[in-house]
Amino acid sequence: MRPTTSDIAKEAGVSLATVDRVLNERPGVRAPTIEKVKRAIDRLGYVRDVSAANLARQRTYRLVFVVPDGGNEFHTAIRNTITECSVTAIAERTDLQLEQAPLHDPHALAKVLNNLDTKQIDGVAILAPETPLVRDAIRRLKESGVAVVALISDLPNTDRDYFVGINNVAAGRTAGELLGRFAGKEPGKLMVVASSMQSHDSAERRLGFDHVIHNEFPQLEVLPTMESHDDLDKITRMVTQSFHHNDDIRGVYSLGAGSRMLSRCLAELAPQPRPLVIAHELTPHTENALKNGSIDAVITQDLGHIIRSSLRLLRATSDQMEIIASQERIRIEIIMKENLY
Amino acid sequence: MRPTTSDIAKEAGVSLATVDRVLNERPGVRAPTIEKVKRAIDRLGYVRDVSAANLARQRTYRLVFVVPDGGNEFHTAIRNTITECSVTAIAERTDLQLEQAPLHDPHALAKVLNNLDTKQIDGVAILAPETPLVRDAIRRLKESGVAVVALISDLPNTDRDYFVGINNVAAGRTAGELLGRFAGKEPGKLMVVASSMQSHDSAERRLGFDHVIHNEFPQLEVLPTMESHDDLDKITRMVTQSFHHNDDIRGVYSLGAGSRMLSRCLAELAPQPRPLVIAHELTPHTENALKNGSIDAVITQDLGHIIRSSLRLLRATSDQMEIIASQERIRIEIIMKENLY
DNA sequence: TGACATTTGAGGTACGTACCTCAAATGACT
DNA sequence: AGTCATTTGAGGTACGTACCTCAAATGTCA
Repeated sequence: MRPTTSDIAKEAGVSLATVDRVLNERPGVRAPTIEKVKRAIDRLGYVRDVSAANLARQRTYRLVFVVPDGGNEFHTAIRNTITECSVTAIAERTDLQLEQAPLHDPHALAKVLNNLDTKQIDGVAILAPETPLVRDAIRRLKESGVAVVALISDLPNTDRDYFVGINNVAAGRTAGELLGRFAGKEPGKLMVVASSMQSHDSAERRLGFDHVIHNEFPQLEVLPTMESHDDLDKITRMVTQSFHHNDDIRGVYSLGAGSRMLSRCLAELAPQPRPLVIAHELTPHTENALKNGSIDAVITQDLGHIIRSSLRLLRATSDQMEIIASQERIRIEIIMKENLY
Repeated sequence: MRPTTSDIAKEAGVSLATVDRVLNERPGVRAPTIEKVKRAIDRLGYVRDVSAANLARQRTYRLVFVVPDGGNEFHTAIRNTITECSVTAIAERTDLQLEQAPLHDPHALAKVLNNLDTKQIDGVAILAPETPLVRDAIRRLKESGVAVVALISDLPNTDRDYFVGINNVAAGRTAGELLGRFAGKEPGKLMVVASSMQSHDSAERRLGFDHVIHNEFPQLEVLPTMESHDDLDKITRMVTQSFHHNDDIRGVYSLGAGSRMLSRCLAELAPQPRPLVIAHELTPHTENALKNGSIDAVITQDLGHIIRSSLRLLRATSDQMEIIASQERIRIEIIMKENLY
């Protein structure tokens, strides 16, 4: 039988109330008494029964996820994952609220953040580009004691508590390494397409990608990033031009999440044999593209892990609990058609 | 506020005792009454508070992990992961017991399994090769109502409830795909090294590997598997011979987990430039080898996920609860030096 | 040593569920 | 209508922890 607080009280020769004060770091216990209790805890190997503790505490966490509305398949996938998680979150005394904001409208985004009632919530997870307005909104949240984490794309110059997502420089390096090794020894050019370079994640990926190609695969040349801004016409024009000016494009790196559009126009415009394609984020579309062989590899991150990690971090932060960092690390996953499922 | 059993009682117009009888499937409730309660549960969206339930039930799970003793770095890593998990498992009312058995001694292994007191335990997780003795031992466990899962290497012809690990055929295919693409167009041979082909995992990996190389990279020829049986002299002799007979070895696939020995003898025996190397399982050794460039890629599975998934499956099985299969899927991870961090 | 603040103890209630007992109500049957 | 089995209700205790109050004990300082 695992020891309870009463067992500790007996073992330490103090009362239950004192053990309770020590366990919950309440004031009014002298240092030597604290030591006595702690030694008893160690001796008996006591571990607090979280079930009972949560039950007694009657603690519920109210967390808000602010993510882009509409957008591409990836953003849809994020929203779906959050919705899925909110069911099981209930069992962990956590209420999830999903707020949507336009990705490229800083004012609307800031408005959503500023409309959050800080007295009603314990934590916020944000997926958005970093702008001055967002920085201010996050400062307001933090000053009101709300925990804040950045999702997927970091907000390093804000007061956010944690970043939950992959190291995007390393992700770019991984893409570069794969593309470089797949391409072989012959020289050629690499096309890079992004939705927008304003987000930290895109910029960091490009950085890592360039670094690897430059150092390890000097026979390959990386062309300037083409920004689609989620506009099919624009991206079609740019890709057409690029193929026109460069007859030796060996590979395409899709930096962001909007690879459906890119796929569509590659299918029409790319010469045969088609260039190598590496994209980000496993979505129904990229999964399909892997299966039918129109994409060679996908660099991705497990959305379920990201959301669950965010929940743990937000809860822990608002309880001022310690974090086991190693458990919260999000892996950069490489998916090819062979290890898809 | 989430609804409680009393809320359901009010909503259904019955007493708390009746709701309780329905929830815990106790006899003595008429069908129409059961229906009334179930409808109320649906209307209010009631979810049983597992914390409170477990507390009241005073349920503790006693689970045993049977894994190989000694062995290679991978087996050490497994034991370490189990030990780590047992700390947090206590907080979830779960006692973990670690039993070690010699991997290649079916009798000793069966003895360990048969010595388990089925009245004292709720579930067993087993990592072992499938032999008739193991099959019998598992049957005994299942007949006594103990939940059983196979870890890492499946035991398909036994009464085990679940297999927790990756699809090893797909893992072999992934290795083949990577090695094939890295190797380029020129013809050559591929060396395959395993610790023993007796385990299902090794055999399945080889199957997937051969299939991909044969179909997609016909310019490459896969040599017969060399079985090391964890014997350094033996493997050294075989590798020496193989390099001697074949001057065009382009790549090496290390099927099993014992790649430290292989690395050591490749460093001495392999010609320059060294062949491509793909190994299984991320361990301190393979991690190091990735960093210093003596291995090109590692196919691995997250041991933490595997152990935690086993815990969930064993608990759920012994409670006869439903499983959310998608949450228990273990990914085939591809690790290169770039996404190692 | 007396006054006072600080520390400790004793005892209580609450959380949501499980599980128990006993009595009351209801239904089915003769 | 009376008997009896089945169903339902009422009320209780328990799990381990959190958090509260009030009194008693202990320490500190003048």
